[in-house]
Amino acid sequence: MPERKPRKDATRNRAAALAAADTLFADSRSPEDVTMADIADAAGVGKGTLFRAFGDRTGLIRALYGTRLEPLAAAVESGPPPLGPATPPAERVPALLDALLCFKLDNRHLALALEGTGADSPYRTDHYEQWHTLLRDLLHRLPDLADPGFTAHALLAATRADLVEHLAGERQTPREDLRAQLAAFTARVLGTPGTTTP
Amino acid sequence: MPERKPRKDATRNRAAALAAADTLFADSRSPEDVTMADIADAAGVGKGTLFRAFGDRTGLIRALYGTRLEPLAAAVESGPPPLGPATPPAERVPALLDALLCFKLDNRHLALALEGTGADSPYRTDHYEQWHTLLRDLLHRLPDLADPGFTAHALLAATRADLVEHLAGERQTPREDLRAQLAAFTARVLGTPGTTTP
DNA sequence: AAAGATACGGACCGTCGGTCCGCTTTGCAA
DNA sequence: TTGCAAAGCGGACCGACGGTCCGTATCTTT
Repeated sequence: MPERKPRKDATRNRAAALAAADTLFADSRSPEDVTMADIADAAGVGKGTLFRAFGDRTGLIRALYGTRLEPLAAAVESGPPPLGPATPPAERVPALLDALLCFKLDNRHLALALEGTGADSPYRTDHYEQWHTLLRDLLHRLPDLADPGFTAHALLAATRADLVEHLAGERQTPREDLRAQLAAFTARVLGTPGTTTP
Repeated sequence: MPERKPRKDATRNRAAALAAADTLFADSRSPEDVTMADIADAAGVGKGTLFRAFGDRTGLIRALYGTRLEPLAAAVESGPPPLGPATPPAERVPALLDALLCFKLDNRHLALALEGTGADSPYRTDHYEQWHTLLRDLLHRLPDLADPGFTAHALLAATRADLVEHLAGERQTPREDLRAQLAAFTARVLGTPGTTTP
């Protein structure tokens, strides 16, 4: 019924905006000093077009984030182990967190932009909702876990964009160190004692 | 040598501003819709005065936060157990985190304002620095902890203002439930298996 | 080809953090 | 007490940003 397909210039402009925003965020020192006008300019597009396509700044950032996250989401939903659904929880949870950490390391500025969108709690995005639900269900299948819901939140909190930025960007912690630290922490929480760095 | 004492109207106005800001934040639905002009008005003071006294919005929020946090800080620095310095780490760490959680529950809007100040990473405040250092040193004295620095960050991340707001405000999780969940999580991380809710 | 729908784009608007500067208050000293 | 800097005041003012509006250009359909 409804659901008409968009005009072709619309899709072209949308793509241009996304691409422009991506490079602008990547090059910026802080997401805050990338303005909508900047993005519109860089994309060769009017500001109105941006807002028509994405609603508002948050919408644009979310769309961009979604695009970048897509491969990972696919790997999680229907990929091979250790990310895919065939993996047993005790192994999958650490793998998921590690993947998420790597993603945020590779997209620091973008993740920062998403989580720092001011009033909008990062907890209201459905990206977050999805990760949380997935993690909670996995944790639920693990023994001795008192509250999977809260534990999932707490584990995800350890990969918050601004924390990652603080450690990796400002304090220069090397990537592998960070991964090892998160892995150790995760193991601790899961009660998996033996695990060490690969 | 320098370090002259401020004039008395200055101190009076400063206090008025702090008080006004406090109630305004407490009554607001989101910290973002409390503007500097609002605060100035409510305090019966010019906007310029606000900026002279606190530098900028962030400065005001930090000052206010510091004021509110003072009692807790004192209790931690030189109070009786379980918060004070005489307490052994395994007992003190959970107590600290619980106290911090309670503080954020009691000052939700303020904490949200502080952590959500946009560009300024919450990790650059010296409030955070202090808590992190304290926690790290305590964890350092505990056995089997691979990386006290990261673990401290991760534990603190579990009490982030927006997470607390999400759980307590939006999803209506009762205070005691939250405290129990955090306690359980902390125990898990510390490797204290026996602990249950009081 | 013609018409109707859809999208474009940049001038425009309201708001907010922050600055500026002529005026008032305060505190010190004679 | 009176005089007089210096410190502080406050609100008009500014620049920037997110978001809107609407006359115009472009696409799609018949």
